[in-house]
Amino acid sequence: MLLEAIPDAKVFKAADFIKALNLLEKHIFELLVMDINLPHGDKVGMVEAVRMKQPNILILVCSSYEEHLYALPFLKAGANGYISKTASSDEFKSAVEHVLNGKIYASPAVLNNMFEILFNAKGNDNSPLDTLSAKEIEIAKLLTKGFSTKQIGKHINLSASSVSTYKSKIFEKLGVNNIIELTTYLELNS
Amino acid sequence: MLLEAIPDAKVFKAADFIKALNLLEKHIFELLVMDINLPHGDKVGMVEAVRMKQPNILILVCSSYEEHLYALPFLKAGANGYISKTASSDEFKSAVEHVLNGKIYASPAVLNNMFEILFNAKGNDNSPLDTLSAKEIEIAKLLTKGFSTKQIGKHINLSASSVSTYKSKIFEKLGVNNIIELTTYLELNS
DNA sequence: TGGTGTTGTAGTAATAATTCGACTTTAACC
DNA sequence: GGTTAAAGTCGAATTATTACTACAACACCA
Repeated sequence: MLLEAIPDAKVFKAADFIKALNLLEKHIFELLVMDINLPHGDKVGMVEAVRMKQPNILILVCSSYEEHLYALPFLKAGANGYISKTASSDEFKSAVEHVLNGKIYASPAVLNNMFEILFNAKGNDNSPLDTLSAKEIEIAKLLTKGFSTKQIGKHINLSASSVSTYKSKIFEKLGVNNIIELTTYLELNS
Repeated sequence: MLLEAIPDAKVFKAADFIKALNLLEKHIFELLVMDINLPHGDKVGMVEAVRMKQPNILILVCSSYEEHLYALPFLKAGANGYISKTASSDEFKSAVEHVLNGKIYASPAVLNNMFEILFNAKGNDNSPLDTLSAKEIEIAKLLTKGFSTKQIGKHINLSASSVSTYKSKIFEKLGVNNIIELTTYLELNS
């Protein structure tokens, strides 16, 4: 509705990613506002796929995922902006303007974080995944498969308490709060 | 490799769903073997998308998800077969043969289950989701967002123990064993 | 060569989650 | 209207998980 209110704007809608791709084949667009909880299509890959079809399109990702966790992978994948679904109309308008003016839009926190990561990259290790030890990664993977602390302990011969310690470390390092977030995080940062 | 061993077979590979779709635009294929853990593209939607491009293609879904939980959605979406990634070469060959001969391939357990569901459908309710009460669905959704039993209890004014009871009921009804499976299940059976 | 940080490991106490049984309410069906 | 099944609720007992602490092993580096 906000977009349609813009004079001379032609707005198209697609109910899922496949339909969006079909539209992208037929018309050249200036801006794509994309909901990453769409039924079809995977998250970061969608940005790349769209870029492949239309290299110059502006992409504003709109998502209900927690920003501080998930904005970065999208921006890195080539999105021009990332806005939370819970944002106000004003924020949305501002995001659209930014993007249309060739700027990257994201919340200050996210931009800061991005800045830090880009400049902190002392050559290589910029992914928080790299900061996980081998064992932490192993346990993280088992966690995302749905195994319980106890099961993992049995599996790799550790006390449940040790597994739990690893788990907290992993959560802390990646900044996630529960297994769902961990799973999404690992999916996005494959 | 198994497919390439077939005389006269022309085998194409795609590293992700987008690339697969591109190939499907350029050539007509007899059989598509598709890995549903591909980086791009969502699960059940991929089957539908492929069918849209090539209505007569035979689709064999290959996945590491637990069969009894996840085969059905794919078959319902129009796949011609579902095989586990852990299957033996012989099983795989058999699956391919079945599918090429116009038969549906799935493990006996899955077929049975499918049979039951089709004939048990006393008119309408064939989705296990329908067997969840409104409150169970509400709690299931909150669970897939990563909320803890306690948090949910607070949120909807129930004792943690009641929430936990709902949780077990949900798990039991859907046949899942942990939150990860619940999430995947709900994703697939949107 | 000693300080400092990271990883790997658990025990213990506190907290959270599950199971189970009991009970009430609602719905459904001869 | 009585009977039964399902849904909804919780408390108490049990079990699982976490938070906190501690400590050994190793690496790094100054």
